Order: sequence, then C-alpha cells, then structure tokens
Amino acid sequence: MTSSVKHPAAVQEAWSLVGKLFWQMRPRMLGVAGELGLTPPQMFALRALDPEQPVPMRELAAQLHCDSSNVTGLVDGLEAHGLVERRSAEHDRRVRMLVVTERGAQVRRRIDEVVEAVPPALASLSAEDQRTLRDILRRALG
Amino acid sequence: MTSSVKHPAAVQEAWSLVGKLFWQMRPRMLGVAGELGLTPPQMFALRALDPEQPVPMRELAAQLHCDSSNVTGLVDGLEAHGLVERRSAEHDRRVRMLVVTERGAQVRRRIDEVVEAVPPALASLSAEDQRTLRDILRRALG
DNA sequence: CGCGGCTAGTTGAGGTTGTCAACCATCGAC
DNA sequence: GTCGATGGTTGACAACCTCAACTAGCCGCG
Repeated sequence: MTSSVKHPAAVQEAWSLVGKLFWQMRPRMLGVAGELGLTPPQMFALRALDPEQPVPMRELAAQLHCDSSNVTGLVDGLEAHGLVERRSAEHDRRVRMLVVTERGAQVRRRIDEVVEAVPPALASLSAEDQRTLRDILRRALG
Repeated sequence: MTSSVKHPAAVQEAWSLVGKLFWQMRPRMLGVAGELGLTPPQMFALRALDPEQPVPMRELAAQLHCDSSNVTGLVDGLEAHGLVERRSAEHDRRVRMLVVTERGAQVRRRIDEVVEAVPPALASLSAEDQRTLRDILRRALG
C-alpha cells in the first residue's frame, strides 16, 4: 500500500496544484510587462540574461527554447529600449555578446521583484510548512 | 529567529524552484501541441473548456485572461479542426455556447495526459515526500 | 410601446511573436 | 586555401493579441 508505484495520485495532485498556483500568477506577470513598456517575451528574454556577464545570443535562444532568428527581433526591441547592448566577442567575431546596461539591470530587478514574489497561497503557509516545502523541492531538483 | 517574517528565504527559494520545475515542462507542452496540429494558445483554450457542459465564450476569455476578440479567432481554429462547436444559447441569443465534440474530447484527454504528466524531478521523490508535498499544497490552496 | 444603456461577440487595423529557408561572415580542420 | 560547420541576420508567412468600432440582442424606465 505504501509503494510509490501503486499510489501516483498524491504526486499527481501535487503537480496539478502547482499548475493552479502558476496560473494564478499570470495576470501579475502580464501586468508588470505592461507597466515597464515591454512585451512578455521581451521580459522573459531580459530575465534570462545575466547582468553580471555577457551572454552569447545563441545561448539566449537555447534558454528560451526558440529559434535564433526570433532572438534577433527580441534583442532589437530590448536594445531600442536601451536595456541591452550588442557587443562583439573578441575570441570569435561571429558571436554577439549581450550586455545588460545599467538601466537594463534596474528593469530586470523590478521584473524579478514581481516574478519571484511569493504567491499569497504559499505565503500563508506556516513557517514550518514553508521550510518543508523548500526541502522537498530541493531534493527533487537537486 | 524562527518568525516567518524574518525568514522569507525558505518559501522564496521554494517558489523559485517551482518556477524552474515549470520551465522544464515547456518543451513537452510545445511538443504535444505540434503533435496534435494545434498552436499552443489553441491547446490552452481547448484545455480551459469543459467537455461535460457548454461554456460561454465570455467565460473562456475570462479564464484565459485575454480579450474576447482574441477568443473569436482561437475558437475559429478549434472549430475548423472539428474539436468544438458554436451553439446558440436559448435563454440569451447573444451568447455562444462552446461545446466540445467527441473528437475534441479525445484530443483534450491527450493534452491532459501530457500537461498533467508528473515531471521526473517530482516523480523521483520518495512516496512520503510526495504525500507531504501534496498535503502542504492542499493547505496552501485549500 | 419605444428609447437608451448595457452586454456578447465579430470585424479590421496594427504591432509582435515564432518558424522556416536562404544568406553572409567567420571559424576550424585538412 | 578550400570545405564544412556555426552564429547571426533577413524576408516571407502564419498566428497571436489588443484596441476601437460595429452589430445584435437584452433589459429597465417612462
């Protein structure tokens, strides 16, 4: 009876609840994109970059699971907003390194503020539940 | 020190891990959409419908957090695929009820199969962790 | 009854996303 | 140097999404 094979219901329900949790965050994400004058894909692209060090465009494409040609347009938009800069790499003149500007870093922090904001449902948990939740997820993704 | 106010780190990390978990599912979702000949928005729209009973378009728009005019096109696509039917409501001739066809129900089940498939990271947890996870999430969303 | 306000859904314009194929410049190996 | 592979851009095309304008139908009020 305690076999994990015979009782997939628990984890399945858990995953379904996680989905519900995520869906509740959607309006908030769309909201901050509009507030910052960005489209959601542009927002995700900026968020996928590293403000600390330059990232090649092809790596951004990989992280977004999309075509390189798509990234070209996305970066065009971000560059027009003055949030990122294209810089040539010295070791390989084909690759374009993406550098987050000062203003880009600011905007990115604002995005993180909202995206990483803990949903009320989780925030309402007891401190012990919160810690347990973190520990289990750490074990899952570790 | 044990106050939940002074230690938001645990739940924040948990939420961040949840985000990572979700991001890992993205390719799988895009994959099933392509397999079924649907675009991702069409897939989500079909999933938001109820195969058991008709749903007004207005409610679908609300559930998708998008404009009504957008839903028109989405439903056009689903109807062209024979997955949904527009039916007039008897009590109010303005509203269009969306009925999931037999084939629509089949496709929907296939979508659920993939969307609700538990990610490997969660499946690898011990049976006890899985149950605990479900219980905590139930408390959060209950 | 008829009028005015409201609601459900559609249409059209306009900008953005996303993929594919073709292309250019560059690198690396031979 | 030449050849194949790679990073990025461009153009074509389909789809998404929002907004404003519109039609059709509901409802209340005089």
